[in-house]
Amino acid sequence: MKTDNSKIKNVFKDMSFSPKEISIIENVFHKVTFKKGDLIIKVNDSVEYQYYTLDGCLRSFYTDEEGKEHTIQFAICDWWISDFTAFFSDSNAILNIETLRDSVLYKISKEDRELLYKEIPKIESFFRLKLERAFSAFQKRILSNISKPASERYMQFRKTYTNIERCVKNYHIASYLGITTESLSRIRKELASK
Amino acid sequence: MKTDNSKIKNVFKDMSFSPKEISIIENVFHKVTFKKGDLIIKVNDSVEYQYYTLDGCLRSFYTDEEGKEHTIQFAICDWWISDFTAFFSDSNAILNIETLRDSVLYKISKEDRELLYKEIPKIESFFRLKLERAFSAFQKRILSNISKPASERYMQFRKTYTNIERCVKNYHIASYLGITTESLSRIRKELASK
DNA sequence: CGTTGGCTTGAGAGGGCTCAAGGCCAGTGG
DNA sequence: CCACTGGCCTTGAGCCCTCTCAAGCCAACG
Repeated sequence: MKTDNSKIKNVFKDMSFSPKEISIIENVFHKVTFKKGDLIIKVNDSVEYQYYTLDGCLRSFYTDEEGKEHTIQFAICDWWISDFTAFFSDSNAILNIETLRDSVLYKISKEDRELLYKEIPKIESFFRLKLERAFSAFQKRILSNISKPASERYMQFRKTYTNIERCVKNYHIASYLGITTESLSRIRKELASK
Repeated sequence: MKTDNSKIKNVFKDMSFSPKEISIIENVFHKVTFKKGDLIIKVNDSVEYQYYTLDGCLRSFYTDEEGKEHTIQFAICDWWISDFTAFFSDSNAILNIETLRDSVLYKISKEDRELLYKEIPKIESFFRLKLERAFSAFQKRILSNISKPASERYMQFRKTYTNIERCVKNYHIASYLGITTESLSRIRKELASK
């Protein structure tokens, strides 16, 4: 069974592959589609896959003891998403991942990723680079969480993630920045008045 | 020129190597010692190395526009430290790294790490695993930054990093948690009264 | 045209900040 | 052996940012 993988080359867009390699890749990436509002990973699920976003918008979030949601990550076109902590450590999901609009994803399983590493070693470097960048991005976020007021974090978010801002609700952004929707609303009002 | 690498096996402590592999490893790890208070990486340096802590205590920190320091990471025995953002992306350091006590480290250069990957492939998996764990730890820290009050973050820090707490000053911990020394002091008082 | 979801606004409370002062060592030199 | 010093931690007072809780607004939609 073969899914339509016509856009599979987007996943590794700066890399070139032999026909044989492409067929290997096509065999491990599977296209999946979701409706807006679907939970593609739920807390406590085992996490078999990581997902590449071909189209749509998603978020991963943590729900705390009081039922409040805290957004870890957004994903739009060309971003990867999963509960990576669970995915990496073979433990159960601590995050939920929901689609914020109808979305088309490629999924690849942990085992198939290892297989890819063996068959096409440069793909291991590719994923390592992705991880290194994600690590740096997280560090930057920690830094701004502990050193900058909410208004600056919001401005930085707008600048850095303009495309994402267009797809998501303000309360999603608030839960990403670690503030309430009310506070975000007041910050926006303040910024607009300048 | 050969440094004393008698404890090199600690670095990869659950792995086993052939004599030939050990000699490869010994050739790329170099022991370096620092006095308390030394800056082993300074802002704007090019970052050639990552460091394995054999003994001692270090911290990496960011200094903001107002001159305030924000601790990103501590390192004691068996931890790795560097300005990884700079190290990974071949850019200049945005962090300082200082020794909080006399310290003995192994350093390995970026090039030598690549070389190791080629010669001993399982070491690439080893470093990938380290990076995955560090990524998860950062995610956890982001989560607690945006969802928990300082007192809880402090308690969590004490529980998780008991060994580190013993080596560092309270104002280092405060700068790691993202609060002032005064606030930390009050939190400690509060906790002690229970 | 009422309901619902998302955003805004207001009032009051609280956690953490700033600034300023004081206390407690450990180390050092007379 | 003691006074002094500097580094570190604590305490206090006042303020500000963000939170909570509550209400109101508006556009979309069945």
